[in-house]
Amino acid sequence: MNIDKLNDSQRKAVEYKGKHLLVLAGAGTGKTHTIISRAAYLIANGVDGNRIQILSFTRKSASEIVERVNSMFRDSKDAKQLNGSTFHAWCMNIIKTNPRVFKVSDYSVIDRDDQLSIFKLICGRNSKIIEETRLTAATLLDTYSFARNTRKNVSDTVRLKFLNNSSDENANKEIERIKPYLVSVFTNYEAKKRERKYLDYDDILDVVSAGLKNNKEARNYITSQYDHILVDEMQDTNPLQWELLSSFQENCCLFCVGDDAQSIYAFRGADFSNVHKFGERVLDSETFRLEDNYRSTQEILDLSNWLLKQSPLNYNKQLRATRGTGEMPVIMNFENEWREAEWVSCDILENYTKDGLGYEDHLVLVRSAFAGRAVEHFFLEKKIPYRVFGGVGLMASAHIRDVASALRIVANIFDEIAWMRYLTLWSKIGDQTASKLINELLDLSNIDDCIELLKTKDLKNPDLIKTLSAIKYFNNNPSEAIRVALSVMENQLSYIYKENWSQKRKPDFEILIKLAAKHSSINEFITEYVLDPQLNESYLKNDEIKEKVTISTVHSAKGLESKICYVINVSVGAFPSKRSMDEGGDAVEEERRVLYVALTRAKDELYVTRIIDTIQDYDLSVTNLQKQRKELSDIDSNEIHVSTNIAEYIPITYFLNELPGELVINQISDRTKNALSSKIYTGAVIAENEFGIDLS
DNA sequence: TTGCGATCCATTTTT
DNA sequence: TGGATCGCAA
Repeated sequence: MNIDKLNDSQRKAVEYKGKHLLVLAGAGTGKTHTIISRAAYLIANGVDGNRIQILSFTRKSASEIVERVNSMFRDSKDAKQLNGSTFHAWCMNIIKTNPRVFKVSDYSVIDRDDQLSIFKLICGRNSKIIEETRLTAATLLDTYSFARNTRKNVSDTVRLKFLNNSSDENANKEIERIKPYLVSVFTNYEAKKRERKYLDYDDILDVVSAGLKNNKEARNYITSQYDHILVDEMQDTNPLQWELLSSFQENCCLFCVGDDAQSIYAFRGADFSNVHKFGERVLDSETFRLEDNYRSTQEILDLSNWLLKQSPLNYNKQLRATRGTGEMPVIMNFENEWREAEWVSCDILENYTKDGLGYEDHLVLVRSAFAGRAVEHFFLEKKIPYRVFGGVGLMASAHIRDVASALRIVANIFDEIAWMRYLTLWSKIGDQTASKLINELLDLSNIDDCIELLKTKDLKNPDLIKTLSAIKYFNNNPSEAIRVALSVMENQLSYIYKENWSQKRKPDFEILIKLAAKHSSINEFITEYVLDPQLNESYLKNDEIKEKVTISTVHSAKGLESKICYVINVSVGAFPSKRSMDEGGDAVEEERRVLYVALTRAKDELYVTRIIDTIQDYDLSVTNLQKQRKELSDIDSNEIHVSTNIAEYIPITYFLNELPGELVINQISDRTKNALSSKIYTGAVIAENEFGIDLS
């Protein structure tokens, strides 16, 4: 193995001989390289590949790590056995391989959409209370999941999420008021899950974690199957994941890599005290730091460092560029998102034709998946090839879920959500009819009985039954099952999606069929795609065309890097978002880290674009302060979330306020100048005597 | 009860 | 922009 490419601190970590290690690695300091080298080092020193488990946040990064380790050992079988997966996929695997410990191996995994359907069903019955508390099913679901991931009880969760963590009398009263409702919804939800044999994402971790914690024998048996657990993106782990990991402390060496400044998943319970408290919580552990940045030029890091330094939190981070200096980061100002997107696409095209850069050297980062649409529009128009990371994946699209629902029924006939979706898909069957049918169906014990029952009903469309019985024969060949289901359902689907069935939707199934071919049972395939709806499509499309610009949400961009990077819509009200300002300090700080992650993706050139309302906003220092005062008074007048600790954070209403001019080049085009100045009429005013009825 | 059309609505981030 | 929800006709 070649570890010459490691610097001293990296090498120290890679060759660590003690038990547990935390590596605090700033952006671009070779975090992934270190974890890959660690795995390779262990294997080269005789550790069995299958006794090493790499855990990461997305499957994309997990499989990339495994691949790169493999490529270092062309002919070693040890490396081939290396395990790499997400926490969820790993736990699912533990559940499946130890059915006698966990007793849930025949359950169906449900994703957020399915959870939401159940919550809606439960809330539907007492929607009046929803009006009083203004809690939607989606909010309730998020609250539930947050509580489970953070291991908090309902009261504390409500206090934290809705009451700014205040414990005064008003807050306590409010908790007393809404808690019974939450408790009843959550109880219903958990009962429903048990009844229908569902596991949601949180269950997967919880079941394993609780099993290991409470059953010493099982813990010993399972944890002794591994020698080393390598955790990537440690700052994104939540208390539940920590609980799970801590069960492995005794028998395994933990090697955790993370960066607190890149923690951007607090909204789903990530807690960077998993990083901060590592030393005190884990006996027999050490902490190393990596601070040399290999990715970016110093100018890009100066801007990133500056951003972090404005925070009231002390990240104690100052990245140093080993590459030296380069181009200054540029701030581009535009009058609206279309001009902004147009400029990005023109700039990329120019680089491509003039400077000989490839499309793949460009990365466009957006705050929300939604925000990329203007850019996509111009890419299509200018025929710039691109791929999108983040947001709603293929697997979440309606037509795929339709066909998947048929497969899910055959895999688990108690899957009420799947029945509901599948039955109502057909004409003349709505919620009412479907509910009645489902009531009867759920009493049956196998798919054949279900089909028989459906045959006795006077259903308008025989394809409904045909599809199910066709799939049944391909239980062990998911790919064929999809093909056959599609052919029977196509009439109905093309009717439902008449506008874009054959051009847009139908081709998606080719991908699905290809994906399914890797699996040997329907159930296995379903579980797989529920656990990872994103990656699969991306790696299939990946090798189709390498020459592509990447559009990504910042959250999906961890680990990505690019020569040229556009961070778009870094505007007032977007960074931080209004929403996070309402929520308070922690949310605002998380937004800051989101921007930090975005800025540190750039290797050579960084363009921060933003939309401004008036020509004055173009100025970096002065007018934004005025703007900030205005925002501040707006917040005060809303006064929904008045609390003491929010006050000290309020002055941070726009991250680029008071950005020192020497850190960036601030640019505006004449076109934008004109567009903005024409917004405000500064000419002569019509006098009163110039209009009115002619009295003569 | 279903299905269509119109209107309104809001719009983070993801395993 | 399109997604979800509401109201009305068949």
